[in-house]
Amino acid sequence: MKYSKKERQKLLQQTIIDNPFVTDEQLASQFNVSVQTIRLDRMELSIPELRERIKGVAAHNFENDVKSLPIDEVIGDIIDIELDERALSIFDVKEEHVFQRNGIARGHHLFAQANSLAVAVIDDDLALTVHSEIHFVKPVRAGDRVISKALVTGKDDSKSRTFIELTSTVENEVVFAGKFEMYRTKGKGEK
Amino acid sequence: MKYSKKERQKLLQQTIIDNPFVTDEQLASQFNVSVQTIRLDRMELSIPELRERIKGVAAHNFENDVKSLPIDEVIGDIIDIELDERALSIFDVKEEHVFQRNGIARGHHLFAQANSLAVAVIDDDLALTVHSEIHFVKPVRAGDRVISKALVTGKDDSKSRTFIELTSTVENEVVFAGKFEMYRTKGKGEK
DNA sequence: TCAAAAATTAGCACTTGGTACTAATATCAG
DNA sequence: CTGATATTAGTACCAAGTGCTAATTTTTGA
Repeated sequence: MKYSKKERQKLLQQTIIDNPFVTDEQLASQFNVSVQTIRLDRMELSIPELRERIKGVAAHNFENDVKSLPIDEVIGDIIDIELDERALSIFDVKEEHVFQRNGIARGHHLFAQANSLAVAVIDDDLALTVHSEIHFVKPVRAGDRVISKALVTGKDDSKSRTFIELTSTVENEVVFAGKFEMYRTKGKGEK
Repeated sequence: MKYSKKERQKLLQQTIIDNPFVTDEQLASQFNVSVQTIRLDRMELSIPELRERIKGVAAHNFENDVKSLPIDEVIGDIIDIELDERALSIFDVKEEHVFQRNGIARGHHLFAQANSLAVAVIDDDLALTVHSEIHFVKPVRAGDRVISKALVTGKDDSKSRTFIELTSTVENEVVFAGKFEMYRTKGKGEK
Protein backbone atom coordinates (compact mmCIF):
# COMPACT_ATOMS: atom_id res chain seq x y z
CA MET A 1 0.00 0.00 0.00
CA LYS A 2 1.21 3.47 -0.85
CA TYR A 3 1.37 6.25 1.64
CA SER A 4 -0.73 9.36 1.39
CA LYS A 5 1.02 12.46 0.25
CA LYS A 6 1.28 13.77 3.77
CA GLU A 7 2.63 10.57 5.21
CA ARG A 8 5.13 10.24 2.41
CA GLN A 9 6.37 13.77 2.87
CA LYS A 10 6.78 13.26 6.56
CA LEU A 11 8.76 10.09 6.07
CA LEU A 12 10.71 11.71 3.29
CA GLN A 13 11.77 14.49 5.55
CA GLN A 14 12.91 12.11 8.26
CA THR A 15 14.67 9.86 5.78
CA ILE A 16 16.69 12.74 4.45
CA ILE A 17 17.56 13.93 7.93
CA ASP A 18 18.73 10.46 8.80
CA ASN A 19 20.75 10.12 5.66
CA PRO A 20 21.35 13.29 3.70
CA PHE A 21 23.30 11.31 1.11
CA VAL A 22 20.26 9.69 -0.47
CA THR A 23 19.37 10.52 -4.10
CA ASP A 24 15.93 11.27 -5.50
CA GLU A 25 16.08 8.05 -7.41
CA GLN A 26 16.66 6.00 -4.28
CA LEU A 27 13.87 7.82 -2.54
CA ALA A 28 11.55 7.24 -5.48
CA SER A 29 12.07 3.50 -5.38
CA GLN A 30 11.82 3.46 -1.61
CA PHE A 31 8.42 5.13 -1.66
CA ASN A 32 7.25 3.53 -4.88
CA VAL A 33 6.62 6.80 -6.62
CA SER A 34 8.26 8.49 -9.54
CA VAL A 35 11.33 10.64 -9.29
CA GLN A 36 9.24 13.63 -10.28
CA THR A 37 6.98 13.17 -7.31
CA ILE A 38 9.97 13.16 -5.03
CA ARG A 39 11.17 16.37 -6.58
CA LEU A 40 7.79 18.00 -6.12
CA ASP A 41 7.83 16.84 -2.52
CA ARG A 42 11.25 18.31 -1.94
CA MET A 43 10.10 21.58 -3.43
CA GLU A 44 7.06 21.76 -1.23
CA LEU A 45 9.17 20.98 1.80
CA SER A 46 11.99 23.23 0.64
CA ILE A 47 14.50 20.43 0.88
CA PRO A 48 17.51 21.15 -1.29
CA GLU A 49 19.00 18.66 -3.70
CA LEU A 50 21.54 16.07 -2.67
CA ARG A 51 24.59 18.08 -3.60
CA GLU A 52 23.44 21.14 -1.76
CA ARG A 53 22.63 19.06 1.28
CA ILE A 54 26.04 17.49 1.28
CA LYS A 55 27.68 20.83 0.77
CA GLY A 56 25.74 22.10 3.74
CA VAL A 57 26.92 19.30 5.98
CA ALA A 58 30.47 19.72 4.78
CA ALA A 59 30.44 23.46 5.20
CA HIS A 60 29.10 23.16 8.70
CA ASN A 61 31.78 20.65 9.45
CA PHE A 62 34.45 22.78 7.92
CA GLU A 63 33.52 25.81 9.94
CA ASN A 64 33.51 23.80 13.08
CA ASP A 65 36.79 22.26 12.13
CA VAL A 66 38.47 25.52 11.48
CA LYS A 67 37.57 27.19 14.68
CA SER A 68 37.55 24.14 16.87
CA LEU A 69 40.58 22.27 15.70
CA PRO A 70 41.97 22.36 19.18
CA ILE A 71 38.51 22.07 20.64
CA ASP A 72 37.42 19.21 18.45
CA GLU A 73 39.73 16.93 20.34
CA VAL A 74 38.03 17.80 23.54
CA ILE A 75 35.22 16.12 25.40
CA GLY A 76 32.87 18.75 26.71
CA ASP A 77 32.67 22.35 25.56
CA ILE A 78 35.46 24.61 26.60
CA ILE A 79 33.89 27.84 27.65
CA ASP A 80 36.89 29.70 28.94
CA ILE A 81 40.59 29.26 28.54
CA GLU A 82 43.75 31.08 29.42
CA LEU A 83 46.63 29.10 28.03
CA ASP A 84 49.09 27.82 30.60
CA GLU A 85 46.93 29.23 33.34
CA ARG A 86 43.44 27.85 33.61
CA ALA A 87 40.54 26.45 31.62
CA LEU A 88 36.88 25.66 32.09
CA SER A 89 34.64 23.21 30.33
CA ILE A 90 31.04 22.04 30.49
CA PHE A 91 29.88 18.51 29.93
CA ASP A 92 26.22 17.60 29.94
CA VAL A 93 25.77 14.04 31.10
CA LYS A 94 23.28 12.14 28.98
CA GLU A 95 21.66 8.74 29.15
CA GLU A 96 24.40 7.18 27.08
CA HIS A 97 27.03 8.09 29.65
CA VAL A 98 25.54 6.31 32.61
CA PHE A 99 25.23 2.74 33.80
CA GLN A 100 21.77 1.57 32.87
CA ARG A 101 21.59 -0.29 36.10
CA ASN A 102 21.91 2.58 38.48
CA GLY A 103 22.01 5.75 36.40
CA ILE A 104 25.46 6.74 37.59
CA ALA A 105 27.90 8.15 35.06
CA ARG A 106 30.72 5.91 34.01
CA GLY A 107 34.00 7.11 35.41
CA HIS A 108 35.79 7.31 32.13
CA HIS A 109 33.50 10.01 30.83
CA LEU A 110 34.40 12.26 33.70
CA PHE A 111 38.02 11.38 33.22
CA ALA A 112 37.74 12.12 29.50
CA GLN A 113 36.42 15.59 30.17
CA ALA A 114 39.15 16.23 32.71
CA ASN A 115 41.91 14.79 30.56
CA SER A 116 40.79 16.74 27.50
CA LEU A 117 40.79 19.91 29.45
CA ALA A 118 44.23 19.21 30.85
CA VAL A 119 45.52 18.72 27.32
CA ALA A 120 43.80 21.84 26.04
CA VAL A 121 45.07 24.20 28.69
CA ILE A 122 48.66 23.56 27.72
CA ASP A 123 49.98 26.03 25.22
CA ASP A 124 51.68 23.52 23.00
CA ASP A 125 51.18 21.54 19.84
CA LEU A 126 51.53 18.34 21.69
CA ALA A 127 50.62 17.51 25.24
CA LEU A 128 50.38 14.04 26.70
CA THR A 129 49.23 12.80 30.05
CA VAL A 130 52.05 11.07 31.87
CA HIS A 131 50.61 10.46 35.27
CA SER A 132 47.41 11.16 37.04
CA GLU A 133 45.82 10.63 40.40
CA ILE A 134 42.10 10.99 40.52
CA HIS A 135 39.18 10.85 42.90
CA PHE A 136 35.60 10.17 42.05
CA VAL A 137 34.08 12.02 44.91
CA LYS A 138 30.38 11.83 44.28
CA PRO A 139 28.22 10.02 41.75
CA VAL A 140 27.13 11.98 38.71
CA ARG A 141 23.83 11.26 36.96
CA ALA A 142 22.20 11.82 33.60
CA GLY A 143 21.02 15.39 33.33
CA ASP A 144 23.84 16.72 35.47
CA ARG A 145 25.94 19.50 34.05
CA VAL A 146 29.54 18.92 35.00
CA ILE A 147 31.82 21.93 35.13
CA SER A 148 35.52 21.15 35.02
CA LYS A 149 38.16 23.57 36.12
CA ALA A 150 41.81 23.05 35.28
CA LEU A 151 44.48 25.04 37.03
CA VAL A 152 48.14 24.97 36.08
CA THR A 153 49.97 24.71 39.37
CA GLY A 154 53.55 24.19 38.37
CA LYS A 155 56.17 23.29 35.83
CA ASP A 156 59.41 21.50 35.48
CA ASP A 157 60.88 22.85 32.29
CA SER A 158 63.92 20.64 32.45
CA LYS A 159 61.66 17.62 32.24
CA SER A 160 59.07 19.30 30.00
CA ARG A 161 56.39 18.72 32.57
CA THR A 162 53.35 20.73 33.52
CA PHE A 163 51.29 20.03 36.62
CA ILE A 164 47.60 20.61 36.67
CA GLU A 165 44.97 20.47 39.37
CA LEU A 166 41.57 19.60 38.18
CA THR A 167 38.19 19.87 39.84
CA SER A 168 34.80 18.96 38.42
CA THR A 169 31.62 20.14 40.06
CA VAL A 170 27.89 19.72 39.69
CA GLU A 171 25.95 22.59 41.15
CA ASN A 172 28.95 23.71 43.17
CA GLU A 173 29.53 20.30 44.66
CA VAL A 174 32.79 18.61 43.85
CA VAL A 175 32.23 15.31 42.06
CA PHE A 176 35.67 14.63 40.68
CA ALA A 177 39.15 15.84 41.49
CA GLY A 178 42.55 14.97 40.14
CA LYS A 179 46.16 15.90 39.68
CA PHE A 180 47.63 15.59 36.23
CA GLU A 181 51.23 15.50 35.20
CA MET A 182 51.51 16.40 31.54
CA TYR A 183 54.33 16.15 29.06
CA ARG A 184 54.82 18.87 26.48
CA THR A 185 57.15 19.00 23.50
CA LYS A 186 57.99 22.66 23.64
CA GLY A 187 58.29 25.19 26.40
CA LYS A 188 55.84 28.01 26.84
CA GLY A 189 55.93 30.64 24.16
CA GLU A 190 58.38 28.77 21.98
CA LYS A 191 57.59 28.26 18.39
CA MET B 1 55.10 35.39 -13.59
CA LYS B 2 53.83 31.88 -13.71
CA TYR B 3 54.87 29.22 -11.27
CA SER B 4 56.78 26.14 -12.26
CA LYS B 5 54.81 22.93 -12.40
CA LYS B 6 56.16 21.82 -9.06
CA GLU B 7 55.46 25.08 -7.33
CA ARG B 8 51.99 25.21 -8.75
CA GLN B 9 51.19 21.69 -7.63
CA LYS B 10 52.43 22.41 -4.16
CA LEU B 11 50.31 25.52 -3.90
CA LEU B 12 47.41 23.72 -5.46
CA GLN B 13 47.54 21.04 -2.83
CA GLN B 14 47.61 23.57 -0.03
CA THR B 15 44.88 25.64 -1.60
CA ILE B 16 42.59 22.66 -1.75
CA ILE B 17 43.38 21.65 1.80
CA ASP B 18 42.60 25.18 2.93
CA ASN B 19 39.40 25.29 0.96
CA PRO B 20 38.14 22.00 -0.44
CA PHE B 21 35.17 23.81 -1.97
CA VAL B 22 37.14 25.38 -4.78
CA THR B 23 36.36 24.35 -8.37
CA ASP B 24 38.85 23.57 -11.10
CA GLU B 25 37.77 26.69 -12.90
CA GLN B 26 38.53 28.89 -9.94
CA LEU B 27 41.87 27.20 -9.51
CA ALA B 28 42.66 27.67 -13.19
CA SER B 29 42.07 31.39 -13.05
CA GLN B 30 43.93 31.65 -9.76
CA PHE B 31 47.04 30.04 -11.20
CA ASN B 32 46.61 31.47 -14.68
CA VAL B 33 46.56 28.12 -16.36
CA SER B 34 43.88 26.23 -18.21
CA VAL B 35 41.32 24.06 -16.53
CA GLN B 36 42.87 21.04 -18.17
CA THR B 37 46.19 21.71 -16.53
CA ILE B 38 44.50 21.82 -13.17
CA ARG B 39 42.88 18.50 -13.89
CA LEU B 40 46.18 16.94 -14.86
CA ASP B 41 47.66 18.32 -11.67
CA ARG B 42 44.88 16.85 -9.58
CA MET B 43 45.37 13.51 -11.25
CA GLU B 44 49.08 13.49 -10.61
CA LEU B 45 48.48 14.40 -7.00
CA SER B 46 45.52 12.05 -6.70
CA ILE B 47 43.26 14.81 -5.51
CA PRO B 48 39.63 13.89 -6.12
CA GLU B 49 37.14 16.21 -7.74
CA LEU B 50 35.22 18.83 -5.87
CA ARG B 51 32.13 16.77 -5.20
CA GLU B 52 34.07 13.82 -3.92
CA ARG B 53 36.08 16.09 -1.68
CA ILE B 54 32.96 17.66 -0.28
CA LYS B 55 31.34 14.31 0.18
CA GLY B 56 34.43 13.18 2.04
CA VAL B 57 34.28 16.11 4.41
CA ALA B 58 30.58 15.60 4.98
CA ALA B 59 30.86 11.88 5.50
CA HIS B 60 33.74 12.31 7.88
CA ASN B 61 31.69 14.74 9.84
CA PHE B 62 28.74 12.40 9.88
CA GLU B 63 30.79 9.52 11.18
CA ASN B 64 32.63 11.61 13.69
CA ASP B 65 29.40 12.82 15.11
CA VAL B 66 28.51 9.27 15.89
CA LYS B 67 31.75 7.97 17.24
CA SER B 68 33.54 10.93 18.74
CA LEU B 69 33.48 9.38 22.19
CA PRO B 70 32.91 5.93 23.53
CA ILE B 71 29.20 5.52 23.96
CA ASP B 72 29.32 1.83 24.68
CA GLU B 73 29.08 0.55 28.16
CA VAL B 74 32.34 -1.29 27.97
CA ILE B 75 35.36 -0.12 26.07
CA GLY B 76 37.32 -2.97 24.57
CA ASP B 77 36.32 -6.61 24.27
CA ILE B 78 36.59 -8.63 27.41
CA ILE B 79 38.11 -11.95 26.43
CA ASP B 80 38.64 -13.59 29.75
CA ILE B 81 37.26 -13.00 33.18
CA GLU B 82 37.32 -14.62 36.58
CA LEU B 83 35.12 -12.58 38.86
CA ASP B 84 36.86 -10.96 41.79
CA GLU B 85 40.16 -12.34 40.56
CA ARG B 86 41.33 -11.16 37.17
CA ALA B 87 40.14 -10.04 33.75
CA LEU B 88 41.54 -9.40 30.31
CA SER B 89 40.38 -7.17 27.49
CA ILE B 90 41.48 -6.19 24.01
CA PHE B 91 41.15 -2.78 22.48
CA ASP B 92 42.14 -2.06 18.90
CA VAL B 93 43.24 1.52 18.52
CA LYS B 94 41.86 3.15 15.40
CA GLU B 95 42.35 6.47 13.68
CA GLU B 96 39.51 8.04 15.57
CA HIS B 97 41.21 7.43 18.89
CA VAL B 98 44.40 9.32 18.17
CA PHE B 99 45.38 12.94 17.95
CA GLN B 100 45.49 13.90 14.30
CA ARG B 101 48.53 15.96 14.97
CA ASN B 102 50.85 13.28 16.18
CA GLY B 103 49.01 9.99 15.85
CA ILE B 104 49.21 9.21 19.55
CA ALA B 105 46.16 7.79 21.28
CA ARG B 106 44.30 10.12 23.56
CA GLY B 107 44.74 9.16 27.16
CA HIS B 108 41.09 8.87 27.97
CA HIS B 109 40.62 5.95 25.61
CA LEU B 110 43.24 3.94 27.43
CA PHE B 111 41.75 4.98 30.71
CA ALA B 112 38.31 4.00 29.48
CA GLN B 113 39.46 0.51 28.63
CA ALA B 114 41.13 0.14 31.99
CA ASN B 115 38.24 1.58 33.92
CA SER B 116 35.71 -0.58 32.10
CA LEU B 117 37.72 -3.65 32.92
CA ALA B 118 38.09 -2.67 36.55
CA VAL B 119 34.34 -2.32 36.79
CA ALA B 120 33.73 -5.61 35.02
CA VAL B 121 36.00 -7.73 37.15
CA ILE B 122 34.05 -6.96 40.27
CA ASP B 123 31.38 -9.49 41.08
CA ASP B 124 28.68 -7.03 41.87
CA ASP B 125 25.73 -5.28 40.34
CA LEU B 126 27.26 -1.97 40.99
CA ALA B 127 30.88 -0.98 41.06
CA LEU B 128 32.20 2.55 41.00
CA THR B 129 35.67 3.91 40.70
CA VAL B 130 36.56 5.88 43.79
CA HIS B 131 40.19 6.60 43.32
CA SER B 132 42.80 5.86 40.75
CA GLU B 133 46.44 6.51 40.13
CA ILE B 134 47.59 5.97 36.61
CA HIS B 135 50.67 6.12 34.46
CA PHE B 136 50.82 6.57 30.74
CA VAL B 137 54.08 4.79 30.19
CA LYS B 138 54.49 4.73 26.46
CA PRO B 139 52.59 6.32 23.56
CA VAL B 140 50.07 4.12 21.81
CA ARG B 141 49.28 4.55 18.12
CA ALA B 142 46.57 3.70 15.63
CA GLY B 143 46.78 0.05 14.69
CA ASP B 144 48.09 -1.01 18.09
CA ARG B 145 46.24 -3.74 19.90
CA VAL B 146 46.12 -2.93 23.57
CA ILE B 147 45.72 -5.78 26.01
CA SER B 148 44.57 -4.82 29.47
CA LYS B 149 44.98 -7.03 32.47
CA ALA B 150 43.15 -6.37 35.72
CA LEU B 151 44.19 -8.12 38.91
CA VAL B 152 42.27 -7.90 42.15
CA THR B 153 44.92 -7.36 44.82
CA GLY B 154 42.94 -6.71 47.92
CA LYS B 155 39.73 -5.81 49.68
CA ASP B 156 38.41 -3.89 52.59
CA ASP B 157 34.99 -5.36 53.21
CA SER B 158 34.19 -3.00 56.02
CA LYS B 159 34.49 -0.11 53.59
CA SER B 160 33.15 -2.04 50.61
CA ARG B 161 36.34 -1.43 48.70
CA THR B 162 38.18 -3.56 46.17
CA PHE B 163 41.70 -2.79 44.99
CA ILE B 164 42.80 -3.55 41.50
CA GLU B 165 46.10 -3.41 39.70
CA LEU B 166 45.85 -2.78 36.05
CA THR B 167 48.41 -3.11 33.27
CA SER B 168 47.94 -2.47 29.57
CA THR B 169 50.44 -3.72 27.05
CA VAL B 170 51.09 -3.54 23.35
CA GLU B 171 53.15 -6.44 22.08
CA ASN B 172 54.29 -7.25 25.58
CA GLU B 173 55.43 -3.76 26.31
CA VAL B 174 53.69 -1.93 29.11
CA VAL B 175 51.99 1.23 27.85
CA PHE B 176 49.70 2.04 30.72
CA ALA B 177 49.55 1.05 34.37
CA GLY B 178 47.30 2.00 37.20
CA LYS B 179 45.87 1.22 40.60
CA PHE B 180 42.14 1.41 41.04
CA GLU B 181 40.16 1.62 44.23
CA MET B 182 36.61 0.54 43.56
CA TYR B 183 33.45 0.82 45.57
CA ARG B 184 30.92 -2.00 45.56
CA THR B 185 27.46 -2.11 47.05
CA LYS B 186 27.47 -5.73 48.13
CA GLY B 187 30.13 -8.07 49.41
CA LYS B 188 31.43 -10.95 47.38
CA GLY B 189 28.94 -13.73 46.78
CA GLU B 190 26.00 -11.84 48.22
CA LYS B 191 22.93 -11.50 46.15
C1' DT C 1 -22.23 9.99 -10.91
C1' DC C 2 -19.49 13.08 -13.12
C1' DA C 3 -16.69 17.00 -13.67
C1' DA C 4 -13.28 19.87 -11.50
C1' DA C 5 -9.30 19.87 -8.54
C1' DA C 6 -5.34 17.68 -6.86
C1' DA C 7 -1.75 14.51 -7.39
C1' DT C 8 1.23 11.96 -10.07
C1' DT C 9 3.92 10.75 -14.01
C1' DA C 10 6.45 11.66 -18.34
C1' DG C 11 9.51 13.94 -21.40
C1' DC C 12 12.67 17.32 -22.95
C1' DA C 13 16.16 20.92 -22.77
C1' DC C 14 19.58 22.72 -19.90
C1' DT C 15 23.15 23.13 -15.77
C1' DT C 16 27.50 22.02 -12.98
C1' DG C 17 31.52 20.12 -12.37
C1' DG C 18 33.37 17.02 -13.51
C1' DT C 19 35.89 12.15 -16.35
C1' DA C 20 38.13 10.01 -20.39
C1' DC C 21 40.21 10.47 -24.28
C1' DT C 22 42.56 12.45 -28.46
C1' DA C 23 45.11 15.83 -30.63
C1' DA C 24 47.37 20.01 -31.29
C1' DT C 25 50.69 23.53 -29.51
C1' DA C 26 54.23 25.59 -26.56
C1' DT C 27 58.27 25.48 -23.96
C1' DC C 28 62.58 23.98 -22.50
C1' DA C 29 66.89 21.41 -22.31
C1' DG C 30 70.68 19.04 -24.32
C1' DC D 1 67.25 21.91 -33.82
C1' DT D 2 65.05 18.09 -32.10
C1' DG D 3 62.81 15.39 -28.74
C1' DA D 4 60.72 15.32 -24.34
C1' DT D 5 57.75 17.53 -21.29
C1' DA D 6 54.10 20.60 -20.33
C1' DT D 7 50.11 22.88 -21.57
C1' DT D 8 45.95 23.78 -24.00
C1' DA D 9 41.87 22.58 -26.75
C1' DG D 10 38.02 20.02 -27.97
C1' DT D 11 34.81 16.23 -27.98
C1' DA D 12 31.67 12.85 -25.96
C1' DC D 13 29.80 11.39 -21.80
C1' DC D 14 28.09 11.14 -16.68
C1' DA D 15 25.35 12.12 -12.28
C1' DA D 16 22.07 14.45 -10.16
C1' DG D 17 19.86 17.59 -10.52
C1' DT D 18 16.35 22.32 -12.24
C1' DG D 19 12.62 24.22 -15.03
C1' DC D 20 9.11 23.73 -17.83
C1' DT D 21 5.03 21.73 -20.32
C1' DA D 22 1.82 18.26 -20.88
C1' DA D 23 -0.57 14.13 -20.12
C1' DT D 24 -2.61 10.85 -17.11
C1' DT D 25 -4.53 9.19 -12.80
C1' DT D 26 -6.86 9.73 -8.45
C1' DT D 27 -9.68 12.01 -5.31
C1' DT D 28 -13.36 14.67 -3.95
C1' DG D 29 -17.38 17.42 -3.57
C1' DA D 30 -21.91 18.69 -5.22
